[in-house]
Amino acid sequence: MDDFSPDLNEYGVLPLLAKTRRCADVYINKRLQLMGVGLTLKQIVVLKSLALDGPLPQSSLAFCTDRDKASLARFVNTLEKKNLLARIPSKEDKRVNLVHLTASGEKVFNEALPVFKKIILEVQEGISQEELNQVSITLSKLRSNINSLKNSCTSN
Amino acid sequence: MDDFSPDLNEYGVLPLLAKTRRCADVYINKRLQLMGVGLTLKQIVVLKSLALDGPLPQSSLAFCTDRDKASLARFVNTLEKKNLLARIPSKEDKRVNLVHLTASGEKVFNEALPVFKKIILEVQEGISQEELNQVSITLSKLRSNINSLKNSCTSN
DNA sequence: AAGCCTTAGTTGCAGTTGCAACTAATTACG
DNA sequence: CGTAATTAGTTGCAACTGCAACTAAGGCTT
Repeated sequence: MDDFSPDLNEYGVLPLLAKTRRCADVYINKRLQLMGVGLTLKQIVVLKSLALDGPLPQSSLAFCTDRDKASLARFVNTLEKKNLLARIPSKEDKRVNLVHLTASGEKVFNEALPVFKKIILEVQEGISQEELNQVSITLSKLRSNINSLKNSCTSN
Repeated sequence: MDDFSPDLNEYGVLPLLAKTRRCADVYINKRLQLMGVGLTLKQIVVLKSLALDGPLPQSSLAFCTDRDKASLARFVNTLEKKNLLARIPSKEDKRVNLVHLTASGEKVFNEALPVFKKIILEVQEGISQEELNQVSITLSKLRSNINSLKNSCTSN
């Protein structure tokens, strides 16, 4: 059974993108669970942002993961219930919640990290750094195109 | 506001993949709706498969879109309610439903197609065919890696 | 032919998503 | 100043997703 013609010229890369992402997402989450990591791919990505860039407002997290603010708020809820992160009301701006890693969150993240990296290496086996960089560049262009188009729509 | 470091070496392309896909998905669906096309990106992709490769069993559709069979069944339900496609029980194998486009489905799809292609061109503006092909190749490698890993897991 | 294993599809379920509508706080402008 | 517009976050809602459990049908081994 094969792929039913990628047909890049006509339909673009988006179908393949969706397919690959779904495939990778399901596999990696299953694998993480199997290895005893109590985090999903998405959770790891967000925890990473928080670990690297300190406490961040929810709006920043929503922006940098391209996710609806409502969705992100609920995402934070579930990790908050697990005591992996917490909201601190900002003193400069009373509307803002600064999201930060708890001690427990940091611990869980640091334990998850090597396992996660190992899985990523497996999955990207045989794909050169060059290729990965190229994909990264092209996808960024795509995103940047879409964001310009979005803005030009709303401003009309 | 920027991107919080892509960090390809450590975390792989998957986070960017997810982000880009979500971004593209939302934008394109919004745009399709705005242009009066009564179909979403995913729906167009499935209708395309059916238009090109004739009636297909649900299992094939699930496989070629890397989607759970349950999810696909319900997906077919909604398009069936809209009279865009229909299930015909296969005569060779009584378990199988062959999914095929209805006349109305074909019509809607053919009307949607030029609009969709136009949107794709906009979104991929400034990205060379070369680059798109490269992305396609790399993502296919990824998927193929994952599928091998999946199989080697279940066989253990 | 009988029993076991696999495969196609459906249904219940819990979790996640985006959108719209809302509140509260902040900023811009007259 | 004070009113209008913007921004951060929450909640209700409908839609979608994958998983597990199930039924029905087909294939395989003996």
